[in-house]
Amino acid sequence: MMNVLSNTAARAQEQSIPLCGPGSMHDLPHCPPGFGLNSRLNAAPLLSLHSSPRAAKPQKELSPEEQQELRRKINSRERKRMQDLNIAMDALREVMVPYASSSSSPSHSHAPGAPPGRRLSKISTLVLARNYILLLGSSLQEMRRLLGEVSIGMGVSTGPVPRLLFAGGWPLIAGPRQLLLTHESLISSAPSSSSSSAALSSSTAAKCATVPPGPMEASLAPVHWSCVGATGVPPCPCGVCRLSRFNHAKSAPRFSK
DNA sequence: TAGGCCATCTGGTCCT
DNA sequence: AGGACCAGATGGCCTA
Repeated sequence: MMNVLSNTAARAQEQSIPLCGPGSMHDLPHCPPGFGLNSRLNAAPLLSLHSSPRAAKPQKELSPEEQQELRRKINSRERKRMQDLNIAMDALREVMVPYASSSSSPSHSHAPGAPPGRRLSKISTLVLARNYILLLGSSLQEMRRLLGEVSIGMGVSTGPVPRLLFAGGWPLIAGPRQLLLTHESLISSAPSSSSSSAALSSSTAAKCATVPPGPMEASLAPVHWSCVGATGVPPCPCGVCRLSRFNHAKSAPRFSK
């Protein structure tokens, strides 16, 4: 854990320092505009690809110094935004670290099989977090179902009697580490819903960016949680996230700040 | 050396 | 108008 976090911090600090070079252009006073390749090579294809109805903002009112200053300001904002995003990612990663550091297979770096001390990649963190959420959801659903059965069996009218919860004997999810269990052991210990099975395939899900789902994954039913997508919408075929399509077609409406 | 992951820059678009 | 967000491009670092 500390290892991972310190690595993260060290690397973040190391890479957050803007260097004068191809990776950072106008940001530093000693880096003249157009020093790197990005400012010229990137602009041309973008301008040709995105023929937006909006005309490009006229910049001829700005002097070169003002343009440079504006660029620095925008770059700084963007850097700050990405750093904040990384802080949030680290916080999420910290929750998922038990999963990352106790797996036995050291083969794949961005899969749960990452060796101890090596941090989860962003994509792995997100995939694992999603799977964990799905697993929790399925556990909750199963818990409710069993509570209903217990209530009926005892002749108790359905009411708010979550005694099992207070007894501390609920054998469901203890934490992300439980995702380490084998598929078989999870099938026997966790709810038997299809969504939980989907959530358990984190090993392949983490790899799904490059590897198409295997036969077992393909047989899994789509997740039925309303938070995942509109009902009736087929899951994303990309194999990476299996989210509903609408998430890809256009980003969801932004939350108000 | 190839591939994965990442930070950064950049221009466009959307939102307040 | 300014800021936030997004996605493409690029280059560096690291590992198998």
